[in-house]
Amino acid sequence: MLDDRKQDVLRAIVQDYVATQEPVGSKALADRHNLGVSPATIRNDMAALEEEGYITQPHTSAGRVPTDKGYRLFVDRLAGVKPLSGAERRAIQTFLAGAVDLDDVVGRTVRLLAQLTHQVAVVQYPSLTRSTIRHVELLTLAPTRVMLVLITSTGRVEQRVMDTPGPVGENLLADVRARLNSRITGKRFADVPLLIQDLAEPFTAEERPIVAGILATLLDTLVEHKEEKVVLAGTANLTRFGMDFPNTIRPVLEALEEHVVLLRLLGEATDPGMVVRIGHENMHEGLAATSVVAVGYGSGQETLAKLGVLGPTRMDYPGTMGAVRAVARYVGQILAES
Amino acid sequence: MLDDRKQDVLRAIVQDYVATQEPVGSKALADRHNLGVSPATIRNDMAALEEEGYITQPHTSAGRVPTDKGYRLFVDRLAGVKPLSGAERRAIQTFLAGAVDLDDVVGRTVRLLAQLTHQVAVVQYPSLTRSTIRHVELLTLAPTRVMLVLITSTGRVEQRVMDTPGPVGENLLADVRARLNSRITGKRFADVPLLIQDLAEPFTAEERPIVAGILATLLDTLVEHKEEKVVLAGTANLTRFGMDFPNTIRPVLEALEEHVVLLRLLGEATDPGMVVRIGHENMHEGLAATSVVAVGYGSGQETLAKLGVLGPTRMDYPGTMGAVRAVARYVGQILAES
DNA sequence: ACTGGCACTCGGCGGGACGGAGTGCCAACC
DNA sequence: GGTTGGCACTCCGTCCCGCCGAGTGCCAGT
Repeated sequence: MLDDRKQDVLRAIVQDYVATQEPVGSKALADRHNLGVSPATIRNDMAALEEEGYITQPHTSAGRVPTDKGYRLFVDRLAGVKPLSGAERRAIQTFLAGAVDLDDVVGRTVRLLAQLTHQVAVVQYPSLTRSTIRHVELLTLAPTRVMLVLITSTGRVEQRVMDTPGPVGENLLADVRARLNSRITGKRFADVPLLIQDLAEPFTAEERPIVAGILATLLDTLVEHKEEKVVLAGTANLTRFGMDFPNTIRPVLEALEEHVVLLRLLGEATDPGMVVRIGHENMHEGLAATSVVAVGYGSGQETLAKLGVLGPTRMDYPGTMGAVRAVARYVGQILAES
Repeated sequence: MLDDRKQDVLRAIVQDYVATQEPVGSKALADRHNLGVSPATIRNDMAALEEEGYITQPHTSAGRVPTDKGYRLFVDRLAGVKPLSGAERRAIQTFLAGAVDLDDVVGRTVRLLAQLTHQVAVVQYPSLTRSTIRHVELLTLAPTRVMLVLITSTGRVEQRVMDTPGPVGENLLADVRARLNSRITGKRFADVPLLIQDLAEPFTAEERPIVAGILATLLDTLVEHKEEKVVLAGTANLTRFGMDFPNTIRPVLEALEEHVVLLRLLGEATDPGMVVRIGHENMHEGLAATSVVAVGYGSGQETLAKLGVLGPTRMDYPGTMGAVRAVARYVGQILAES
């Protein structure tokens, strides 16, 4: 294991490297942090740390740079989460409170997060699957064309247009609407299929295929949007750091275009547990030099969705984690209120 | 003015420069294009073209590069729009036809455009202001909380939650809903304020403030979303070209984050008229090296919104314009059908 | 009006020298 | 045994220089 001083040295290396973006040497360490020992001693410790795989040198006779393993230890044991200042918290709260609808909440959140962390922010829309149905609306656009609008407890609205096998009267539609709402309002998505399976039965032979079509579309909508929506902001921040451009930035931008990849990045984060995935831990070739800090958010006890940021492995972890956690909390509050 | 051969030379310069990304010299021109004259003659023409400001040399004794003015002439007079192949057209059509709702149409369109042009694609959502109202729905979430859902003729759905000054009965809500729909369904946004201004009058003294609140929220929604929504795709394509990275890409990414800027870029494009804005014509500092090709699209005669692409000034204008125009047409068709 | 020839200019590239930062090791010290 | 100062060594980044080639402008000739 690493004794206390070696851990101090590693911590100092990470901090300095994050601050300067340059390999850090023994002399600079001894100067900037008062570790109470000479550069020579630090050199010995650094050799040990390198032996264990926590740091590495870009080339012989250069300073040391943390490895993914080094950052991992730093995050897990050597640093905490840096809480935001009171002023920052208040700013977040008032900024988010100004939102008018769900789109606005999500949009503000992602921009806020990007600005706070100076990195790329990712926010997933509140999940449909875990939420409940608030209302179903049906309306005719044309004699054989019906629009279905689904409103969820998280404020999300889904729409779908369908063609019916025959003309639909207003009375029939009103009947279906009433039955549908009394059956499934307030129910969870997962329970809907069971609840409506016999809903077409009371109708006449001509009406039944129409009703069945409507039900099928409803079920379709529920399933379809399991694949979740995500939004991004702050891609310009990718250019902030001294990334060696074409090779580093390109694959990251490509990955960000793929919503599937983004969702996997947000990954297993849950409400209280923040996830930090460093470099290769992302299991994605183009993201070997980037880290992801993600956390779930929700209104109340449940995790509705996730949000996070993505930046170079050489990021300010404590600060970033603090910002991500704080934003997640306030979004949760806002959602709970609306 | 420029005689015919000088125009040919300019055209050849633009084509070669776009293809190779390198300054083009007189000898290369004489070789690749059979202009029927010697390099020396071409040199004279080039000197004249430079004199007039159509081309420039990065430094003495290098080849020539088109200026913004040169591209402008090229686009206006020297090149047409390159139509897509039949296979490409069919691919576009089937890809777009698979969309299930408006979000999906827009999402597919923007990805398609990015892929076709290998550039950054921008698509604006169909405008609210020019469309008509298809339906207004009201529903209670809590005794003093009402949700308003607005469905437009372009398939867009807007939602808004409001608190009412007092409890709202279902009967009252149904009454308001019915009156509202009979008054404004099928009407244009711009006409709504006039149409509903006296709608609260028939109600009792207790009801009136509630109804007034609902109407106010409705008007608010109409106004609020004048600022239009846009979506992006293909930012990774920015890295394709030999842009000198940090300085070129950074401001572009920053501009793309600002929806206001994006909307201004799409600018004055209308349905039949395609707009090409080259370099400085964008009137935006960071976009001095980028061009925008934009066009309006719509279902039928009216322009509902705009779409376009953004890329380096050294882009393949005929090809890009062809792709943009084709995609705009097919999106218009799809929207007209749904 | 066009062409061939020629001198000139300038950027890009490779090679070599130099300085500096940082290391590893060793002998001395507490 | 852990810590320290000293020292030789390594290697990168940078600067400088000279060369080469591409391309130009000009001029005299057709």
